Amino acid sequence: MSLPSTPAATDPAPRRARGRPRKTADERDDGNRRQALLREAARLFRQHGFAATSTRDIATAAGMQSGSPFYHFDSKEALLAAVMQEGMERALQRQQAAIAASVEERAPEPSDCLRVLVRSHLDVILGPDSDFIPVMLYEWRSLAEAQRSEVNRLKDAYEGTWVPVLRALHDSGELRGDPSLARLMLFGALNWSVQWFDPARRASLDDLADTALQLFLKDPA
Amino acid sequence: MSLPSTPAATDPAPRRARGRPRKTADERDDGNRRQALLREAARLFRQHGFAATSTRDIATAAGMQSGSPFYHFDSKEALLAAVMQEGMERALQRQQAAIAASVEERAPEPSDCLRVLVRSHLDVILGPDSDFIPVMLYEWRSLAEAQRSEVNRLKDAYEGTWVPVLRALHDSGELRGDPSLARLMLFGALNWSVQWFDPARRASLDDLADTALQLFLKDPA
DNA sequence: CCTACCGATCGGTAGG
DNA sequence: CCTACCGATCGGTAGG
Repeated sequence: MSLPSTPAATDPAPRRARGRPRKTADERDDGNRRQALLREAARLFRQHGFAATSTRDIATAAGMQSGSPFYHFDSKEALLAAVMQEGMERALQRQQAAIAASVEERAPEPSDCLRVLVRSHLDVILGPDSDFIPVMLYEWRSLAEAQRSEVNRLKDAYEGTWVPVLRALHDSGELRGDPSLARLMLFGALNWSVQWFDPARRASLDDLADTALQLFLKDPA
Repeated sequence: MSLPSTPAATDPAPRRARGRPRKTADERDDGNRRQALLREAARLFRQHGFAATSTRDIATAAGMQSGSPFYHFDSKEALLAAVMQEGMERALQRQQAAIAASVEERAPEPSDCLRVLVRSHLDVILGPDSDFIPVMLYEWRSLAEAQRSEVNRLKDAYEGTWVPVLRALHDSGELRGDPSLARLMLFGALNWSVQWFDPARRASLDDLADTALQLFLKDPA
C-alpha cells in the first residue's frame, strides 16, 4: 500500500535500517556474546559453584579476555542473577507450553495434570540446556538480597501452578498429607535428582516421572 | 594380683601417665580447639558454602589467629573432609541407636522401621548440631576425589540400613515403584527440607515424619 | 598456637 | 570488547 517503489537510483549509498546507525551485525553479535556468557556462567556455576568460579574462568570459556564480562554485566553477582532469571523465564515458558498442549488434547484429570507438571519439571532440571535452574536451586544463598525479589516473582508463579493440581488430588484422596508440605516434599524428591541422575545410565525422564507418581499418588477412590 | 603396693616414697616427683610427657591438660585443650574448629567450620560452610568461607573466618570464629587452623588440619580441604566424616559418624551412631531402641520395645513392622529411620534422619539434618550433614549433602563437589572414599564408606553404611526396610515395604505393597529409585526420592524429599525448614515456624520434626510416611506409603494390603 | 609473611588469585576499572 | 592495572583477599608456611 503506502510503499511506492521509488527507484532510489539517486541514492548512492543504500541504507539497511533507517533508525539504527548501521552495524546490525555487531548488535546481533553483542547479543550472542552476552548469551555465551550466560550459558558458560550457568555451566560453570553448576559444575563448581558460584564462589569457586572466577569471572576469568567464565570469560575464557566464552572466548573473551578477563575484563570483558564486566562490559556486559555490572558485577559477578549480576551475572548470577541473570542466570537465575533466564532459567526461571525458560522454565515458566516450558511449563505453560506443556500445560497448554495437554489441555488441547482433552480435559485432563488432576493426576494427568500432575504428570505433565512433573515431566516438564524433570525436563527443566535434567534435560538439555538445564544448567540454569540447578544453579538457582543450589546457589540461592549466593544471590544478593536485593536481586532476590525479581527471581522470587518468577519462582512464585512457577510454583503456584502446582497448587490447584495438588489440592484437587488431595480432595479426591489421591494425595495424602498437607498439600503445602506435599509440594515441598515432591519438589525435594524431584530436585534431588540433580545430584544423582546420570543421563547415560538408569532410567529415562519418563521413567522418573512414572516412579514419582507411583510413589506419591494413592489409587483414586 | 601382680600389682604390689610398693611405696614409692623414694620417688620425689610423682608422675601421672608414664608414657606421656606431662601436660595432660594441654592435650584435652588441644582436642577442644580442634573440636571448636570443626564446629565453626561446619556452621560457616553450611551458611555460606565451602568456597565462600575463608580459613580466616573459621579461625576468628574459633578464637584463633589466621594461621592456626593449619596447626590442626593440613589444608582447608582436609578440614572439609573432617567435617563430613565427623557428621557421618554421628549420623550413623544416631541411626543405630534409634534402631536399637525401637527393636527393644517390640518386634517392629516394616512401616515402624521406616518411621524410625525417617525420624532419625530428620533429626540428623535438622536437629541440634545439624550443620555437619547438610555440609556433606550440599558441598560434595568441593571434596577432593582422594578424600571421598572414606566418607563414601560411611555413607554407604548409612544408606544400606534403609534397603531391607524399603524392600519389605515394597513386597507388602505399601511402597510402590522401584525400591532403589524410591530411596533416592525419599532422601530427596527429606534432604530438601534443609532448604526450607524453619524450626521457629510450621511443623515439628514429628509432623514432618508423619507427612513423609503418609505421602510415600500405601495402605497395607 | 602466634607472628609475620609470601605468592597467587580475584573482582573490578580506566582508557582506549 | 581488549590492555594493563589496582587493591584486597586468600591458602598456606617458617620459625618460634
